[in-house]
Amino acid sequence: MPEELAGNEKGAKTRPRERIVSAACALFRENGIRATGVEAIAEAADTNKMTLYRHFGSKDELVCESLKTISAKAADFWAGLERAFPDDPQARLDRWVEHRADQLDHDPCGCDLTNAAVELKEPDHPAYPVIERYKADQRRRLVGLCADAGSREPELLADMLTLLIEGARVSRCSAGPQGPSRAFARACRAAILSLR
Amino acid sequence: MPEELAGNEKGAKTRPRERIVSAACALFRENGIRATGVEAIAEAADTNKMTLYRHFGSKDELVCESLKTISAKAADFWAGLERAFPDDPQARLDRWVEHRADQLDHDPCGCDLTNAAVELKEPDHPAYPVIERYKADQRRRLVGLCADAGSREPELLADMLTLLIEGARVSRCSAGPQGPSRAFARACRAAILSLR
DNA sequence: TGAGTTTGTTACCGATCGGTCACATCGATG
DNA sequence: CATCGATGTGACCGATCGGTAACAAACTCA
Repeated sequence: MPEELAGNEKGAKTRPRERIVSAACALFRENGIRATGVEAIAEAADTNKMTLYRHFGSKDELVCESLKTISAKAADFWAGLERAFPDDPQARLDRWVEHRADQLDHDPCGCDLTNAAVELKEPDHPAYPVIERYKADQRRRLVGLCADAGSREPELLADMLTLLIEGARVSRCSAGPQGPSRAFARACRAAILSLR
Repeated sequence: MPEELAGNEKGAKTRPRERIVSAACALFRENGIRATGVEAIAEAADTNKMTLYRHFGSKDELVCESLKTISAKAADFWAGLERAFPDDPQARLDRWVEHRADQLDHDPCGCDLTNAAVELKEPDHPAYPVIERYKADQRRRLVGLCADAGSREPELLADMLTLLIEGARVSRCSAGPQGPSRAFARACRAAILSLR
């Protein structure tokens, strides 16, 4: 009977690969990508560097995989939104604002994809396509939602909301939780009203 | 006659300390803080590591000094704004938007202070007070400008404009120049109108 | 000119980084 | 039981990092 996996942090019931990705996501978010060593990731995943490199050819590859995993979770949110208010796009838009405001309160680190783009300045880093695809996807979905909600300028409204949430999340990092990010929800409501 | 400083990159007419700070600003902006080594900074400043460490006790100290220098330049912008339209706060606010939009077009890297806050996750890093002071100062000045321009809710408008510019600059990094950042100026005008 | 300060040069330190090696161990499946 | 693929272990590599020691050269200013 395997007693060594009784109550360890990462729950050794999953396979190493999944544990590595989830540990990488957490450490990248908390400490940044460059500041997180592969050794620390392996250790947090309750495995070792060799196993990490058997699954991922390089740290950059693991970075990409982590960002893809996070992207996938965002897709889940949109699916849940559609399921919660199948025929009320207005409510979906309100819920989007509410969810983003909650996220702002509970996650002090901002958007992992955005942070990765800020931190990884090499223009040919393999993470960039992942980031750009994610941002384009979020934009496309939000434009669709704004259109469904009956906005008179869905693209502009979606971009305004995007700028507000991106600004709020990053401003929370630089100006603190009492800074301009507190105006996020009110700003969204004003934007939605002005482009109804 | 000192012929060796004919046309070298950094213009060796200034003192090493100033050259080091300006080289550090440039390299931090282009490659990020953690990705920039002190050796590279010294070389770009046309000097050496030893001289760098005679002026700055550590890399972190140099980071702080660089961020302070950049903060000072922002103060110059506000002074120039006041000087250009001494008795027309409306025009000053319009000019603020215009200047920020220009900045968005010409500087692909976003705000150095914001980027530093995103990259430096250690909560006790000496750069944080510098960043927070800068952000608080910008906010205070913008609230004042919005109030002078006659907004009915100057704090809210200032925060909205802050979220829009922070979002636009960071979104330019992650979603590219064709992304939501293109809506920045229109979003600002809409915000200003809705809180006139 | 001379003294004192500021720079330049070079080599070096310990630590850490991403990444690889050979080899032992485990777990499932036949 | 035997086999084989997946995993664990620990040592190791070259490169780079932030930071320092020691000494030579240059500049400043009386």
